[in-house]
Amino acid sequence: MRHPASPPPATSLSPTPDLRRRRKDARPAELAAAALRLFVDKGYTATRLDDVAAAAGVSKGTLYLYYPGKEALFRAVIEEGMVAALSLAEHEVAAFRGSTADLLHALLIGWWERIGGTPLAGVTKLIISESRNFPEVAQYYREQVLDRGRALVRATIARGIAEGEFRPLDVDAAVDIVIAPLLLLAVSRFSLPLATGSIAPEAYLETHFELLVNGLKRS
Amino acid sequence: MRHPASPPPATSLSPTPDLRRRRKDARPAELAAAALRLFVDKGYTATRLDDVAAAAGVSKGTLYLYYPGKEALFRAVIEEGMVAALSLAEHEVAAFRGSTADLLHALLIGWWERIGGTPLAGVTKLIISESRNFPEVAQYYREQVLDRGRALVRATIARGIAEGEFRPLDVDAAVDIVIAPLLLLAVSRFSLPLATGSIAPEAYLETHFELLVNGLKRS
DNA sequence: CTGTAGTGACTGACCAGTCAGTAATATATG
DNA sequence: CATATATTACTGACTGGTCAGTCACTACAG
Repeated sequence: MRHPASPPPATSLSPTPDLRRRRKDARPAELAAAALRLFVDKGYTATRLDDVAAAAGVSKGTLYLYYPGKEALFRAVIEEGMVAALSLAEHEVAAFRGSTADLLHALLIGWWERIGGTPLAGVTKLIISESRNFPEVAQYYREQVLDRGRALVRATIARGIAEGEFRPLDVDAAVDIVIAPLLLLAVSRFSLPLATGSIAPEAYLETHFELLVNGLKRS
Repeated sequence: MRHPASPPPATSLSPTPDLRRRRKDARPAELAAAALRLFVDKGYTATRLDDVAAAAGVSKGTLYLYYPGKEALFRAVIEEGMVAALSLAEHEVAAFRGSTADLLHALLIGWWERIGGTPLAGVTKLIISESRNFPEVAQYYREQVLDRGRALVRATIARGIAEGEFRPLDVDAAVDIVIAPLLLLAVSRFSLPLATGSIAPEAYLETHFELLVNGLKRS
């Protein structure tokens, strides 16, 4: 066959008005988005580049015009989006005026709105699954996402202790206790049976917050 | 080559005295243990059965004498060990006399000793990574491990509330908040960069416990 | 010499990566 | 403006390597 179907007809519904062909600038992001979905769903090794290309509406050859190989596509998927969300949160924390409990609450909600509730949450599962196979990517993620996120929570807890709102405790361990339910929530969205089977994410986060401030504050 | 090295000589150090050949009864467990290690480390799809067999000290043909295929090996890896640990915990909880806080503490420590600190913890990462590709296995794990573990924690929290030791709250959400740091700790052992980079698991669990009881108890 | 545990070369399917070719757009020419 | 030519985005058949699963065989045990 020459054409899959027909050259000009009904361009279906797509984000941009779309000319169906020749869209050099939009391709990389479309391919990365398709790859994220498939990598998270099936795993890196089990995902075929033919499927990624098809999901982005192009052929495999086109994929290789924009990415030199499968691993480069993986890197692009990880190194995208998350960092921007982090920078925003860092500014918000620095500018925040109010109780530390309110700041902690804002952090949890902000995480859900900008990461946990978006396709970006899938990156968490991807890193868990593949970090051993891609040590350099894992290190990048650790430095640029995890460490910065942890520093944010750490600063928040330290602020609460300094102002006498929270009682003194092992801050480093506490940071991970704060973060753990978030990561679990992110992962469970892409791994059916893990936790919060039926509970609404918002209620789950509220309970987490409530337990935290009660556990953190001076008695 | 006929033999990897030599037939009778120094059988290295292995659990059983070992006769090197003809050990029909020990093979399945050895193969499953080797498979767990490799599946957790590299992922299911990226693990070659040749490597699993070699790690268990046999050839690939032998693997097929004991398991009908790769997926059956995966099932065996998941459906083994975890359930026994759960039954034990269920009996301990039923027989426990003492404060609910102490019971919660015993649950956390018991989990670490029987699951979190053992190779069994890798099953958690495996389920996270592969549940989408094996829905039936995921459902088995959910019913036989997750739901029963969650019921255990749920009963503990309910006990605390009934006896006036804990304040009333959303029990279902609280259960997942209790479990989340455990799962994260298990996963981080096999996914380098996730959390508790340097913190000792015991200290981490103690902080978790301390935060929990402070957050749970009546103020 | 019979049964059973174990072997490893083989095969067929699958897939990452390639490349010669096709078709859409841009530019040059009469 | 029509037509030729150059450029660029895109395609999909093909290849080479990999690996799950098979099976004819070996060797040990009783």
